[in-house]
Amino acid sequence: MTIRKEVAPEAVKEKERAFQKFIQTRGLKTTKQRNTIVSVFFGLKGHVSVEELLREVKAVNPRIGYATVYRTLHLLVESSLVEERRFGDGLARYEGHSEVEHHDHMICQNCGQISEFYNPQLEALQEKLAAEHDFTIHRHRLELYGTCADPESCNNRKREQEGI
Amino acid sequence: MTIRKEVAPEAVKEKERAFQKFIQTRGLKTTKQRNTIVSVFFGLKGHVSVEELLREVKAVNPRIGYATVYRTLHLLVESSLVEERRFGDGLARYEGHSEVEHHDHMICQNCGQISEFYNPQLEALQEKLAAEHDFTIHRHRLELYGTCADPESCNNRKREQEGI
DNA sequence: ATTAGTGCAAAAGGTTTGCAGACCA
DNA sequence: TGGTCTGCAAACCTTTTGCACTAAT
Repeated sequence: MTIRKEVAPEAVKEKERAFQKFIQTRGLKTTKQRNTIVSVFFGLKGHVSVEELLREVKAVNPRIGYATVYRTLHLLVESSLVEERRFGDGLARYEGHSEVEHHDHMICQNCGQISEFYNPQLEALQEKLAAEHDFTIHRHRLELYGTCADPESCNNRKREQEGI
Repeated sequence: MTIRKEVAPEAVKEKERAFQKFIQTRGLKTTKQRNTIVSVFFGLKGHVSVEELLREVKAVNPRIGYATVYRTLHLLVESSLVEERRFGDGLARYEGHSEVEHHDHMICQNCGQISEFYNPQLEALQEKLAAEHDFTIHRHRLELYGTCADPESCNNRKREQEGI
């Protein structure tokens, strides 16, 4: 069932308010479904797939369907409250901005764990390289694929995943 | 029509031979279709989408269809002669190994140009960061999205693209 | 002769869209 | 009330697959 509500309620409330603001600015309407989806989304941690989100949303209101979840996610992305990511499994994942504004990802190909990291040197080096190629960076994406160095905890996570 | 045959014929021949070898090692069969697809593919430069490849292949033999192109591309990937990449537009692109073994990409969001670069410092830094996170890198992917610094040539390319 | 490969069309999997009815401003 | 939003199902797009037929070993 993988319910992972580990996010502080105040943080969720703040995101909800920000989304509300966006909705108003755009002249859109507040609806129960959007509220549900947004609050469930921000209550989840990490890199949420549409399927995961829908499952959790349906736990609150089973009548909400794919279409509304997709549509609301697009709004969240447009509002810049959420980023869409694709890690090569052909499936979009959505990530509410975390404490750290920008970050990169390490993806374990054994247990599936996704960790985030940020390194200023790395960013600086990229800027330098871009400049050398007469290029202006708007955004970038760095993903390291590999395996956790500690096989034990990694395999534990893997088993846990498979046991879902 | 974007026919971009700029690859030296000897280089293409070499790739064809390498693929032939792979086919034999695997106990697979040589076919006209595979030969056509492989030789057309390696004659194209850059990051080729399936659609582009199919178009060029059909120019040689119109009876070859999607399925065979996809199947042959999978073989090429398995043979390590080709890498599959996805740049977030939901479309797979295939890249024959160029001179430089590993490299990263800069993608211009205006003209669509994809340039490649490689920097050892960047690679080293990634290893260092991975080590700090108890992580072993198998492969990585770095993509810089932005715009060409020279607007003129960039816009020229853009117009060219749209004129297809 | 055997076994693998091809071409077609149908299926799959993720995502988007058209439309009638429901709901918010 | 009027226009937006929802839910459903159908459409879409890229990729894969089943199957009868063709071709390579």
